[in-house]
Amino acid sequence: MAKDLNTEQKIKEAARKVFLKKGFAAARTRDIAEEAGINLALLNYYFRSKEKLFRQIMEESLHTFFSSVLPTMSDPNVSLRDKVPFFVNSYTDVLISNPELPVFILSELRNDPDHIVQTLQMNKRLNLSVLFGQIMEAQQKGEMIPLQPWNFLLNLLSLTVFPFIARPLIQRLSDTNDEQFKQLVEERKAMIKAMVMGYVFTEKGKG
Amino acid sequence: MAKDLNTEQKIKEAARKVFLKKGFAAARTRDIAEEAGINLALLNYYFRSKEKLFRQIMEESLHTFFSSVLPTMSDPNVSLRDKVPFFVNSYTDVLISNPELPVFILSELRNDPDHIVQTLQMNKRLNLSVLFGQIMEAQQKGEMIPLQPWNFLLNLLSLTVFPFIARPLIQRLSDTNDEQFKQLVEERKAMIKAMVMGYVFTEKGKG
DNA sequence: GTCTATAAGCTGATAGAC
DNA sequence: GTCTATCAGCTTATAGAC
Repeated sequence: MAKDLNTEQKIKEAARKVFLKKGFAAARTRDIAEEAGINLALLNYYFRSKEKLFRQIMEESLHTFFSSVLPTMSDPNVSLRDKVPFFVNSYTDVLISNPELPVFILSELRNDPDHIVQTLQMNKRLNLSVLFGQIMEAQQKGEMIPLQPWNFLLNLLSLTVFPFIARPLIQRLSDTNDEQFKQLVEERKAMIKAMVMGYVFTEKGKG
Repeated sequence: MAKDLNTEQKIKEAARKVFLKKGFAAARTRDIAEEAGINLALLNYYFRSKEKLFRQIMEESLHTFFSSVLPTMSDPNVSLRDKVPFFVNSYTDVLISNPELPVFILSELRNDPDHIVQTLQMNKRLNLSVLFGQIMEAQQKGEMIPLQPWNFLLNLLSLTVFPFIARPLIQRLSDTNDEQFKQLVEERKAMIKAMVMGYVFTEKGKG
């Protein structure tokens, strides 16, 4: 810390670090103040309360987590077959850079789902109707096997995100370091694309 | 509450409910006592401290989460091709009955990974060497494509567990009820088996 | 804007009566 | 074993000096 950031930025950066590591309930404002190298009173001066500070961090985290891929996924001019590799490559890279994001978001989702869902929906980028429309269209043309559109999206999300959620378990049980974990998820990129596309697209859809 | 359980059992059942819903840090011993219909002092009388009570709940949760499938997965007499459908069917059913378990375990994994890993390793059922040995053997025989054994296991876990982690998000965004969510994951059973096996097994391996 | 000092309330845990 | 009453410590937030 103590870079050439103004006080507000220092507090926010410290808050992000502490909240992402511990979650809202276990994080203490004292930890954040200390991490930022400022006094506890300043935190309330700038952000009014712990909860208001937390919400700002959460909203920015959601933005990082979703806005890197959602615009393209919602673009009707990008074909379904092009969306799959784009999603897997982009998302894996975002998660390599922000490995704590999934657990942070998904565990706070349990405590205050409404805040997260509302933030997502205000962020207009979330428009699943285009993607789901493409899926149903491909199914009508016989290019894709019948399955619920949500299950298509869930397959992509599951295979890409889950390893980052289980990361502490994986690394300890397999006794591997961060570099080896990165290799593991890099290997997954090609695998996920092949698995998802190989399963859902019919011969006609592949041609 | 207030069934014909003894006091210790009542406290444990209440603790499980509160801890799984809120996590360790956000749960208050007062909540647990109230939920159990007993006085706060009794909680300490039976379990000494909040943390000791929590650890018991976590250890039992890990047992539920893992011991339903691990013995079979570690059984050398069950073939790899039989393990896949067994895993997907059993695990999905366990999760339908205990939908809060994955978020609980995976979010506490962030706070105290050592406790969880140690508990798992003491629980002798966790023996991945058999499964990984079968994978490498199948690869040598040309029945399975080359991939890191962990990625095979991760595919199964991801596709099966992740929907339960993202459940609050899925149900709100798709505006569906619990029954419809159950239908979604039931549809996934056959899909996951087909996807995982279709991808990893070669023609030789399928025959 | 930034600090020190402190208020106000909550939380885990215990003492002691029954 | 179970209760009421209470303590000691911590946590968020604010008052007020500089």
